[in-house]
Order: sequence, then C-alpha cells, then structure tokens
Amino acid sequence: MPRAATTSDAFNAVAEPRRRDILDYLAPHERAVNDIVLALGLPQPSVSKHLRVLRDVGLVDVRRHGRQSFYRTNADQIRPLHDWTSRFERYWRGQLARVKTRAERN
Amino acid sequence: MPRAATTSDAFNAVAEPRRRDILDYLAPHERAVNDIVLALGLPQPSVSKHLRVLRDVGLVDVRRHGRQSFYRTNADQIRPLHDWTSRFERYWRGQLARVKTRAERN
DNA sequence: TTGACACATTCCGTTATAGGAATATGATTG
DNA sequence: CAATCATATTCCTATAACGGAATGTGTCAA
Repeated sequence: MPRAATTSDAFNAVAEPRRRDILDYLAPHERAVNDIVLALGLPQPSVSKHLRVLRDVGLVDVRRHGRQSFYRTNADQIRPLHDWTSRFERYWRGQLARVKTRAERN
Repeated sequence: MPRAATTSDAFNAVAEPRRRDILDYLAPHERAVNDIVLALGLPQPSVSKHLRVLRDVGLVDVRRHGRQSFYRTNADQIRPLHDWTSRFERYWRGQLARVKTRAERN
C-alpha cells in the first residue's frame, strides 16, 4: 500500500511546502492564479495542480469571474491541525529541559 | 520527482495517522515498543517502522534498556507545525461566516 | 471569426511509500 | 550454550506523487 493520497486530508495536503506557501499567500485575501504564479515564482501548471489538491481537501475556495479564478484560503480546515498540535503545548516546557540534558550528554 | 520523503520533516512524518496516534500515546511518558503494539493494536514490525520515521525527524527519542526500547515524544519538534497553523488563527472567525454562506447557497 | 489570454488537465518518468511476511539482531534466562 | 523474548530490518508489490512539457477549455476583444 502506498502513502495516503495528498487529497485524503489536510495533514497530507499540507505536507508539501509549496502548498503551505500558497496557503500563506492566500490567507489575507483572495488572489487570481496568475498572482500566485508571480508571487511564488512557480510554473503555472504547477500552481494549478497544487490548487487542485488544496481545493479537494477544502483548504481553499474558488470564485470564478470571467477567465480568472480567484482563490482564497479556507482557514477553517487548518483548525484540525492546530488542534492536534495544541495537545503537545503542555509538554514543550518539559521537553526543553530534556533537550538540554541530551545536549550535555553528547 | 516523487513526493518528499516522510523523513524529510515533521510535516511529512505526521501526515500518517498512525504516527500521530503513536505520538499521542507517547506524549505523557515513555513506553516500550510492545506497549505501543498492545495499545494501538498494530503489528509489531509496523510500529517499529513508524518509530523509525519518527526517530529520523526527531519526533521521538529512544532509551534502550536491556532488550527493551523506551520511546517518548519529543514535543519540541511539533512546535513548527503549531506555529505555522497559528498564523491562520485570526482568520477562523471570518471563515466561519463564509462557510455558512456557502452552505446556504447549496 | 480569429487571436490572445487565464487557467486546467493531460501524459511521462522516477521514486518512496505502507503493509505483510519472513528473518535478523541483541539481550536475558536456565 | 540453547531457547526465548523484545525489537529491528529485510524483501516484496501496488500505488501515487511531483516536475516538466504539451495540450485542452473557456472567455474576452478586435
């Protein structure tokens, strides 16, 4: 069995760094595809393909107007990630001490 | 070019649900491999392989004692995920309104 | 209509995955 | 030493990813 599809959930979709870049860029407000291409310096087909994945998991919404497509980040779908990582917040302090210990051991 | 390796960073390592389960289980305190096997009901080789990935990205630490290996979550490495998702915290409220609008449109 | 434009979708090739089964390694016990 | 226990590491196979290049689809403008 191969790895789970990138479109299977937000965790998998967001594993790709460029897709995170896109989400960052689209968070403040919607943008046309070409704006993303220019802003990130990626080939247009690559951007379209990444947007497709993000769309499939609901991480972005699209609004079509004429020949342009305006995408925006749907931050709500990032929330599961945030919630999961938050569980570990309480362990950070303790972990820092261990890191120190481990460093001293080496 | 294939997908980035699961061992390339925490984002990729954590995309696999079972690995998240393991991290959850190992967060409160260290556990021997067999405890994980029993707790999650996964085949032992599968657990060992997941642990290998988590170890490679520093998401878990190991302590060997006799024939047992005790693993514990290194929550510090989850922090980049938390930090990234936190950027979108301020957009959640606004996004909720849009979800509502989209639902009504259908 | 014919272009030109904005974007989306092929097709291709290389590579790493997760699972299952089997086996290897290393430590402990008798 | 031999047997057993706790983990780790093969091998194997099917699948899907990403990048690049090319092509497709739909819209607007002259």
